[in-house]
Amino acid sequence: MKLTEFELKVLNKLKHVPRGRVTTYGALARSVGRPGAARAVGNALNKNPDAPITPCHRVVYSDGRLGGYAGGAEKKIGLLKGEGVGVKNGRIVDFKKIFYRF
DNA sequence: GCTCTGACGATTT
DNA sequence: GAAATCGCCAGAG
Repeated sequence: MKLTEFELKVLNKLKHVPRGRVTTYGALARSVGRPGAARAVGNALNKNPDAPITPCHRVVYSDGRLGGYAGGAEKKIGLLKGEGVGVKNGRIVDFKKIFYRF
């Protein structure tokens, strides 16, 4: 699995996100030094070489909406709820409170 | 090197 | 508050 430096940095940063917390694509993009590259970040997560290791399910929209997931939206919701993250109508409950800032 | 695509984001109506 | 629009960056062909 060959990944670019950008993708590797994104995945690595994502691993630093603690359990029960969520982050956004934009914040993740900033953490790797590419503000505004939220889309590219999403593309990188989509490859998701190590699904269980990399908590890609903890990445959501800046609005607090879930966004997407390679394994399916339902799967993402289940994982989040399993960590204590409330999900209501495809939206994160208390998103601002559990938002992880790098 | 150009063009298209996509798990986004902020602005506007 | 919801929906539509435009702009954004990194890969793949």
